[in-house]
Amino acid sequence: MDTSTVKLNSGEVVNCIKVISDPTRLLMMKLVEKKEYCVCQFVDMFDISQPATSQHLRKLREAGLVKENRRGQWRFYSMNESSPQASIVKGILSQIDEEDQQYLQLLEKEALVDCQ
Amino acid sequence: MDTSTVKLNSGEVVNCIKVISDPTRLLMMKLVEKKEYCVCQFVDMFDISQPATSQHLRKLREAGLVKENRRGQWRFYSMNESSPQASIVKGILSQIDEEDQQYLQLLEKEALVDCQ
DNA sequence: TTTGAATATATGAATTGACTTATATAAAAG
DNA sequence: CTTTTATATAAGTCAATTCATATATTCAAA
Repeated sequence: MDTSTVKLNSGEVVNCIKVISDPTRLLMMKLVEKKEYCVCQFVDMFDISQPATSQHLRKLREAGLVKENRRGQWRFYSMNESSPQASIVKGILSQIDEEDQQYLQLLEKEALVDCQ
Repeated sequence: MDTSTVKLNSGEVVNCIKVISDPTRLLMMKLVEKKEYCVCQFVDMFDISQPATSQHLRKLREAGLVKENRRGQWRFYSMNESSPQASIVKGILSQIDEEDQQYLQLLEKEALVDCQ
C-alpha cells in the first residue's frame, strides 16, 4: 500500500496529531520508528510510572499508530507502517532534530537497559 | 529562508502540533494557507462566538503560526511562512483531503460573507 | 498449581483546555 | 466628543487529559 497518497479528512488528522502532541508519546513514536521496544524498556527510559507508560501506549495503539507484538510475557511495540496515518506521523517525526537533547538522553538510557 | 531544512527540538514540535490539534484551529490554518482572512469572516464561517474565535487566533498567533495584519478596524490573519514551524504545519495540512466535507462547508460559507 | 514478573485496567486528584458571558480597547463615523 | 463596529481580554464553568496508587490479568517458571 502506498501510504504517501492517502488523504485523511480533517477530523482524522486532528485525532492523529492530538495523540502525538504529548512529549512522551511523540518521543515514543520517534523511537518505534526505528525499532521495536518492549514496555519495560519504556518504563526504564522515561521518568514515569509503569501504568502511565501503559496508558500512553494504549493511546498510540488505539489510534492505530503502533502495533503490538507479544513474545512470552513481553509486549513489543513498533510503528504501524500500514496505517493511513503513518505518513503524517513520519512527516512530523522527520522535523525533529536528530540531535534533540531529550531524544539523545533516551537513547543513552536505552543502552543501559537490558530487556529479557 | 529555506524552511525545509529547519529542524526543531521535540518540545517545539509538541507545542506546534498541540496548537493545531483542534478541529477549529486546524481548519483555520488550512484556510490561511491559501489567503488572508479577517476575524469577522471566521466568526461567520465557524459556528463559535467572537471571543472563542479571537482566543483560537491568539493561540495560533502566540505559537507564531499566523501573522496579523491591521487595516482600519479589521485584523487580517495569514499563515506565517517564515516561522520555523511553517514546514511542519504545511506538511500536516497537505495530508488533509481537499474534498474534506468540513473544509468544503467553510468555503461555501465564506462565499456568503462579505467583509468590509 | 502456586509464585513472580510483565503489563493492563480502574479510580480519583490535579491540571489543562475550550467555551460562554461580561467588559475593555481601538479605530472609524457621525 | 460621542457612538458604533471590530476585536481582545477577563473570569468562571464544564469537560478532557495526565498522572499516581491500587488492583487485575497473563504468562512462565518453579
